[in-house]
Amino acid sequence: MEPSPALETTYKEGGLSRSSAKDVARLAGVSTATVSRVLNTPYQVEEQTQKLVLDAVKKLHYVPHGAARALRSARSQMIGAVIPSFDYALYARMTSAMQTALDAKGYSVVLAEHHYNLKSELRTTEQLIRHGVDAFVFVGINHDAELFSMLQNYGRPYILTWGIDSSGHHPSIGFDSRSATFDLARHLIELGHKRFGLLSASVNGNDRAIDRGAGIKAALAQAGLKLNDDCVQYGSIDLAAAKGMMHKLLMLAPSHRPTAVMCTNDVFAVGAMTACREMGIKIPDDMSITGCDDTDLGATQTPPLTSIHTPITEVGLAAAEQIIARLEGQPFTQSQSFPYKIVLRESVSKPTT
Amino acid sequence: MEPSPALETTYKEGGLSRSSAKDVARLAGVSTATVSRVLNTPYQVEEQTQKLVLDAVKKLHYVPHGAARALRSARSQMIGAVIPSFDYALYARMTSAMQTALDAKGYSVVLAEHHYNLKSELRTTEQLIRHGVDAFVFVGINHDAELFSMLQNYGRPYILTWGIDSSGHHPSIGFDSRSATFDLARHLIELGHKRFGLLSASVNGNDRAIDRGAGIKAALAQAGLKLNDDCVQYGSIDLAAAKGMMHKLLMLAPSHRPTAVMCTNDVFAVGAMTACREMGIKIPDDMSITGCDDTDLGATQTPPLTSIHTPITEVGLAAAEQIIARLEGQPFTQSQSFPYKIVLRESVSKPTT
DNA sequence: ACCTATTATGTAATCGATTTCATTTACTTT
DNA sequence: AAAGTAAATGAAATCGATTACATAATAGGT
Repeated sequence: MEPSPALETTYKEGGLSRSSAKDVARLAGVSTATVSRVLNTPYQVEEQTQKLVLDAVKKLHYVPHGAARALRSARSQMIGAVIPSFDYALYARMTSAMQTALDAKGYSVVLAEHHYNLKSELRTTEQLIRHGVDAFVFVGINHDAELFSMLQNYGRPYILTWGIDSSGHHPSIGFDSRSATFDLARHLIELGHKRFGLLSASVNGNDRAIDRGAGIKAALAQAGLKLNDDCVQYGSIDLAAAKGMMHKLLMLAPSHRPTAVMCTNDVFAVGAMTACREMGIKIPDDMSITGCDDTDLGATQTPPLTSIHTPITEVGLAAAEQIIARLEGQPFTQSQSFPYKIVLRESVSKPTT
Repeated sequence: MEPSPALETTYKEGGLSRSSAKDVARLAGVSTATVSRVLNTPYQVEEQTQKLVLDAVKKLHYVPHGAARALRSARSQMIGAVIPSFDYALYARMTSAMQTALDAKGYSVVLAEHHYNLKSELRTTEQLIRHGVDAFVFVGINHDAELFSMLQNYGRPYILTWGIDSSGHHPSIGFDSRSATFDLARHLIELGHKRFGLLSASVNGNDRAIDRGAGIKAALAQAGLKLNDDCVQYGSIDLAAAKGMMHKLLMLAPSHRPTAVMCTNDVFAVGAMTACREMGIKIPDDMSITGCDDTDLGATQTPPLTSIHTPITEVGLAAAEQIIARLEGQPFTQSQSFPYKIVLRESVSKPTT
C-alpha cells in the first residue's frame, strides 16, 4: 500500500517525485487550463496571472508530463534521426550537429541505424512513428517506396540529406556529390592519369555512392577514358573490406593496374593506402589515391589524403532548422545545396608510367 | 470541419492513417481490454481469441499509440544515452552497439550530448526525463550530485559506463583503465624510458581521464620516476588542440624533453604524431608515443600507434542488457569489468638518448 | 447609457491505451 | 451435486495535459 494521499500535502524541500498541472493550478489559485496556457500560449494570459503560475511552477519543480502532452496535442517534440551507421565519422558528426541545434529548440533526437538496409530503415521508422516521433531526418534520396507513403499517411514531415532530390518531390539538403567527384577526377586526368580504379560503397540503394561513382565516370568519359570493370570494387565501409578491395586491384597485371584509385569515402581510401603500404607500393609515386569527406582519418595519413571536403556540420544544422520550420509551419526551402571543396594533398601526383 | 466520422467506416486499402485499439476490438468482436492483453500479456487470453485479435491487428495495420501507452503505463520504452560527444569514435561506436541491442528488444534510443560539461549533462537529462525517457546510460562515474538525486526522485534506473564505481553505490560497466595505463607505462619503463610526457583530456569532472593519468603516474612512481609538471598538457579532444599540446612539449630543452609521450586517447596521440612530423622529430626513434582506445585513426598511422584496446562494443552491449534487466525487474549484476589489451605497435621503441 | 467586440479564465471533454474491478464460465474437490 | 477456485473477458476508471466551449469581465463605439 502506498502512503495515503495527504489531504493537504506539505511540499517537502528537495522534492518528492512529480507534481502535476493540477498541483500547480491549486497553488497558483487558477485552473489547469490557465497553467497550460501560461506554458504554451502565454500571450493569452494576463501578466499578473502568468507570474502567479510561473512562481508555482518553479516552487513545485513542475515539468509537464511529455506523454500526456503528446497524447493530447499529437506532438511529442521528438525528431527521429535515421542514419546508415554511426561508425562512419560523417554521420556521427552530422548527428552531433543536429542534436545540438534541436536541443536548443527544446526537441530531442531519437536515434536509429539501419546499416544500409532500406527495408530495415522502413521497419525502424515505423517503430519510431509508433513511439510518437514527430518528424524525421533521413540520409540519402532513395528509399523504400513504402517509406514515403507511410510518412504521408501518418502526416510526418521529413527531410532527406546528403543528396539533392532533383525530382523536387522531397525536401532535401546536401551537396552536389556528382559534380564534386567529377572535378576531382578531372584533376587527376589533367595530371596525366589514364588508368583509373574505383572503390565504392555497395550501390544497392545507396544513392550517395551511385552519384559519387557517376561523377567519376562522367569525367573519364568526357576525356575519352573508361573505367574497366575489374578496376571497380564494391564493399562495406570498413578498413578490412577496403584493404581487400584494394588488394584485388593490385593483383592486376601492371599494364592493367590503375595508376589512380578514387574512393567514395575516406575509409576506403585509407584502407587502400594500407594495402599499398603492405605490398610496398609507393604513394603517390606508384599510386595516387583520393577519398571523399575529408575526415581526420584521411588527413592524418602519411602522405595526407587528397579528399573532398563535404559540408558535414552545415548539413546537420540546416537539417535541424528545416525540419523545425516544417513542423512549426514556418516558411522553408524545398531544397538546399552547400558548396564542397576539393582538398589536394600529397596522396596524389603525376603518374610515373 | 473534418469529414464527419462515418457510421460504419469502410477501411480503404492502402490505409488511412491510424486505427485505434477500439477499431481492432470492434473488428475482432472483443473489448479494448482484451486487445491490450493480447498485445501485452498474451498468456492471459485464450488462443482462439488471440488469433481473432491478431488477425484484426494485421488487417488494420494497428500499432499501439506510444504516448497513450506511456501515459497510462508510465513506461515509454525509450532509453536515454547521455554521451560526452559523438565526435570521438569510442562513444559513437558504443552508442551504435547499444542502439542495435536495444532496438532488438523494442526500445529506442534517445540521444544527448553534453560536451564534457556535467551541468549541461544534468540539464539535458532533466529534459529527457520530462520527455518520458524510462532509463539512462551515462558515461563515467563522476556526475553532478543532483543528477543522482533527480534520477532517484523520478525513479529512473541508470547505469554508468567506462568506469567501475568502487564505492558500489552505482551500477557500472567498464574496464580497469587505471591498470591498463599502468601496464602500458610499465612497458615503456622496461624499454628504458625515463622522461615521460602526458597528454590528457581536461580532468574537470572527467574521471576516465583522471584514472588513465593515475595509472601512468603510479607506474612511474613505482619505478622511482616522476612526471614533471611541464610535461603534462591538458586540452579538448580534437586534433588541433592535441598538436598544440605536443608542440609545447617539443619546445622543452632537449635534456628535459620526454622521450615517451603517453596520451589518454588516440586522438591526442595522433595529434602528437602530426606535431612531431611537422617538426622533423622521428617516431619512434626520437619519440615514443602511445594512445588509448585502439581506434582506426591510430592503427592506420605511419608508424602504427601503440594503444590500449578497450572493450567498446562489449560495454555498449552490456549496458543495453543491464539497463533492460533493471527496467524489467530481472536479475542484474551491479558492476561489470571487461578485459583490455595492450596493443604494441611501431610508435614505440627504446629511447635513443 | 446601451449594445457589441474582445479578453481572460474556468469547466469539462478529450487523446488512446492500460488496468482495476466485477462478472461470467468452466473446472475441481469433497 | 454443492461449493469453492481459477481462468477468460468486459465495463469503466484512469493516466496528465490540451483545448473546445461557455462564461464573465472589460473596453469600445455611437
